[in-house]
Amino acid sequence: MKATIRNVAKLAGVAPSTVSHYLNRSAPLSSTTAKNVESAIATLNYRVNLGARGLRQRKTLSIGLVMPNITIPFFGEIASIIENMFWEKGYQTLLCISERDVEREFLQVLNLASRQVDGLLVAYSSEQSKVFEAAKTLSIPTVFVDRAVSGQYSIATDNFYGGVLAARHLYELGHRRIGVLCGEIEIRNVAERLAGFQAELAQHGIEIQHIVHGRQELQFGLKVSQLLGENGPTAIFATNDIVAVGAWRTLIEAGYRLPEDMSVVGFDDIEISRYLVPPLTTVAQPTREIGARAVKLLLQLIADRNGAATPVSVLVSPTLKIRGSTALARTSPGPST
Amino acid sequence: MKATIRNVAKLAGVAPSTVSHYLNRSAPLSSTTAKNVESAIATLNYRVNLGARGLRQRKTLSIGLVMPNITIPFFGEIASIIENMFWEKGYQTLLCISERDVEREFLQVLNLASRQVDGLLVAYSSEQSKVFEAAKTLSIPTVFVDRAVSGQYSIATDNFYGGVLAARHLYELGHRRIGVLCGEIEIRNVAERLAGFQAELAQHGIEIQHIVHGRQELQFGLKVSQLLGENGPTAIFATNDIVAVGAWRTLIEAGYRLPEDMSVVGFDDIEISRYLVPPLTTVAQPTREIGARAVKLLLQLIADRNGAATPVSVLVSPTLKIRGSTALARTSPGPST
DNA sequence: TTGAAAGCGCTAACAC
DNA sequence: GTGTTAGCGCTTTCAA
Repeated sequence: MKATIRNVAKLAGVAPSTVSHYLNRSAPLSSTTAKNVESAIATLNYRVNLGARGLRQRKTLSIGLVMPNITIPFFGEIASIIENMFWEKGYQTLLCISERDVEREFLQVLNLASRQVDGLLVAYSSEQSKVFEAAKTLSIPTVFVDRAVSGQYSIATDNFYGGVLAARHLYELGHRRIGVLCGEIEIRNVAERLAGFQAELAQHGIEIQHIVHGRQELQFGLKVSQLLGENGPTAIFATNDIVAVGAWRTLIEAGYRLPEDMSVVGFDDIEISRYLVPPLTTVAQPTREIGARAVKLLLQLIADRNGAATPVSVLVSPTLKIRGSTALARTSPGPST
Repeated sequence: MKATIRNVAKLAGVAPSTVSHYLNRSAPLSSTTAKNVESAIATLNYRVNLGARGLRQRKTLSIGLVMPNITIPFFGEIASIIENMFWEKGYQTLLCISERDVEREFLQVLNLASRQVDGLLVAYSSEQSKVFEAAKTLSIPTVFVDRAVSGQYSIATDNFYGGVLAARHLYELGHRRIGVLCGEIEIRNVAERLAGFQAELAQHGIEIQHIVHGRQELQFGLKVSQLLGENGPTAIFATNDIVAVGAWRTLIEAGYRLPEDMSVVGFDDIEISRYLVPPLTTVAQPTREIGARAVKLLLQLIADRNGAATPVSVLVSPTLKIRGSTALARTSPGPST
């Protein structure tokens, strides 16, 4: 005997709707019928089929989460926070990893829509993404995380301001010859970090001395060697912590002492940054707040689906964590051997 | 006009079942009707409701993934691999993070069952977990990952053997006074690593000189200081890399040179390990293989649901990555200041 | 307080 | 090739 609401009803000698009422407390039941239903449920080991319920109710208590990657600490943490908060609210998270593949990401959004998710949380993979239009035509509440999207709801770090913070810090320490390890400039967040950094330096009439471009990964940091040499920089800004860690490693191996011979500033504040020797000065992403705000906003959009409020892009300010990898500038650069 | 299969059929002037056949290629259609259906779908912007389909077909092309955490690199990678492989096969991953909460984990499994997932992948949180019975009574194909479970399908690292590898390596380098930073012994994997490590040392008549217990997190590694001192160990084994990184930090700060003054071996091979200075010698988890095997096995179990084959626990062997943090033992311990 | 009936959107026999 | 019909398991009027 399959555990369906019908069979439970049969066994309890009541109508299916009565069982439904019991399950949803949508009507008061006499204590005897309640008892009967209860025991019928127990003997059949009945559990509601949420698929069927969703079909009927037109809501699934599920949300779709699309991320480029979850092994990157920042995204992993965001995903974790989001799953946690939604679980608390009774929502199931459907995870999709786009691996920064525009096509795949698009298909994932369509698939999630087909699965009738009540809402969508998207960290899109590139400016060429096709999810923007998709999100609109699908008319399903969507919040973009980590990246600002004009004309859509989004919660993101104020990357420009983060760049400003990094630059200001180095400037105040007396650094004037500054190098940059810059990730993919096509990634809007990276471009903004750089822009903020440059803008702040420009305020003081300083230009970036030397800049190397590469991908936002550890390997790229090793290329810091290209910045070094005669009259090289006294400080380096990496557009994320992973890259900074790579740079840090190369510097140590090249005989630089940190921070005496070279100051290094990262961006993100991943866990490992705190535990390097010296610990890394970095611009900390407001990770928790981004996650929390995104969830709250989406929940709200789901609640008043009609409310055609105008989309807003929220920028959350990052903070500078001053740790051991930055110090007052020396006059002569390079290792002091 | 809502985009349902009925309306598409109406618009195309055919029966719903015809549209269904078109969608599923479950019957050949005349090219004209195919065209009509196609354009009707396009104008209505129709997309199949997978919830309804799932209800009818009694399969949802979705799987549940329960993990204690995804911000830990090892789990993050496993989750990532699993999501990827299932997506390729057309399955949607429903993610649940238990945060090592036994009760929560249990509810999550029940919830996933209610959502009619076709299969379940579980990295359970503790030996007290209630998911073992649940998995049985629910009669839904389940594979446990990362931890062996007798009487159930499981894919896990051979942690004991990993411990052996670490011990053998240190022994062969001449280390005789060896300290251990050991994570929660209640975690079976940790206990097994330690057991293997001890067993191998015992083969050579050596005992662990000193052992400190704590949690499997970076902070704990800082307690390596408790192992140091007069006649302290010349080598340290940490039951995971995160802990090793913490230890490594403390050692550097205490003036130890690695590996001359102290050899360090970790377990996991997380990304950062490669980029420490010196890079960490560690027992590498066969992460990819665990993920891939788990997916393959689950897919297979789903395919032949009837086949009451006997559950198997698969243990995949880890490998030793010898890097810069281990070297031949010196006679006198401590920093050689 | 309980039940009958309709239907969410889809597919699968089976008929034609 | 295509249509008719029934029904997956649930909720929700509405009536009693």
